[in-house]
Amino acid sequence: MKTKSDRTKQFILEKVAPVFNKNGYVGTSMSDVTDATALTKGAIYGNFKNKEELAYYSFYYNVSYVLDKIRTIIETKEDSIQQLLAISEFYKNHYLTRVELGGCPILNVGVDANHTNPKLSKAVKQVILKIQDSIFVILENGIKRKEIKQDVNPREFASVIFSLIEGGVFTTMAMEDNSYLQNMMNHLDRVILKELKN
Amino acid sequence: MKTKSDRTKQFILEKVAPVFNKNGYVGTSMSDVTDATALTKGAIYGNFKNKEELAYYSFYYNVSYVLDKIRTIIETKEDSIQQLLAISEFYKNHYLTRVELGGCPILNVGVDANHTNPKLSKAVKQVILKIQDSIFVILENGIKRKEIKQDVNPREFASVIFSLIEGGVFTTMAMEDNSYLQNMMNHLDRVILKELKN
DNA sequence: CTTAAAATATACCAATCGGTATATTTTGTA
DNA sequence: TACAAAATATACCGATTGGTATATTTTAAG
Repeated sequence: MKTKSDRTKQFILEKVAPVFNKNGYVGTSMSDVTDATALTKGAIYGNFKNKEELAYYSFYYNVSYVLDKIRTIIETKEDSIQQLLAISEFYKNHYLTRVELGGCPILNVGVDANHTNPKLSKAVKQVILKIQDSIFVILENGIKRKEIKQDVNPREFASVIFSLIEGGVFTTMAMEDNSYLQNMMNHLDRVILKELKN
Repeated sequence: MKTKSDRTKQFILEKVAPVFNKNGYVGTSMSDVTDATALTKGAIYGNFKNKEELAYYSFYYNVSYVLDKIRTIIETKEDSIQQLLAISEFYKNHYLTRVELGGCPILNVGVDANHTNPKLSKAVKQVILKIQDSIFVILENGIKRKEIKQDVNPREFASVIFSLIEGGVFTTMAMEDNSYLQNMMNHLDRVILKELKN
């Protein structure tokens, strides 16, 4: 059974995760947290050790939100090329739904925590590695099944695909203009069909 | 003649700009500023109106540092393809020299100021537009001179090239691993030679 | 060398920061 | 419904925040 505490923790994260994503770690005060939740410090500190732990769980909450969506979309496809195109397709329709949550948490925390918060930086690194590995597996399976060219370096391309997405997301968020991400995903489509597809 | 004030302003920016780049706007306190410069608040506030103005000039200081370098490199080339390859080449050797200054100021401030500081956000937007326009001009000239394929959309490709660089810089900074940027610039080289070059 | 102005240092401000100790309320169970 | 435990609210802490008023020092021109 889910305890009251568990439900409150979930509630707090749900309210606070977008705030951390938008304002960053130092940019979010505990007053922002109590405002966003309409709870008091007693409730917050009763459920989370400190601000850092709250930011840490917020990051994973935000990351999971996106990755879960992408994962379910990928699982509907069998062919590796179709899976890759589905990722691109997701990001093409992704911007409008993400913008209110403050953009990509990996990008935001990756920049925000760099040089300032080792614990969050480490968490970002782990997530990036995990995502690149997922793309790597797709590519490797595609090569095995001859859907993807045999001379493709899957590790290298996984890193390129990831950076390509983050680059597109960054420019589109910074410019508040979805077309940058669209252009980038169109480019990704060409890469998939011309450089990868067998 | 350069006044004392001008020299001090320059000195302050030189010391403070990397701090803002690493720690962000809210992450940098005026104590950090006085520490970095070994000056007192009196000197700082005598030369800059407030923290925001200081961050604003720091951003342009950081941006100019990079863009000046790239500009001089580009100016040594005549051919548009060679100019584009020179940009890629610059970023391949760029990481080690930039890492101590805190990475790309456009990326850092673009993420940091988004949702929090409209003035800085606007400055970032303007810089991004200016850079993309510079790339656009290179592409357009290349098309005119038949160095670049006639059916290339220069506006679209300028945005892709920019996002591609930022994506590579982001991943390499977040992972503290230069190979991500290398992979990305190798990818950019392929794009230039296969999709753009006539 | 003198001196007014420019530049810098010092001392201070109210507001806010993250965090805690304790009081109060709410919860689930017997 | 009684009651212990869990959860939340309240009141407070010292430290630090960005910023300012004023005192002191440094600068440059005569």
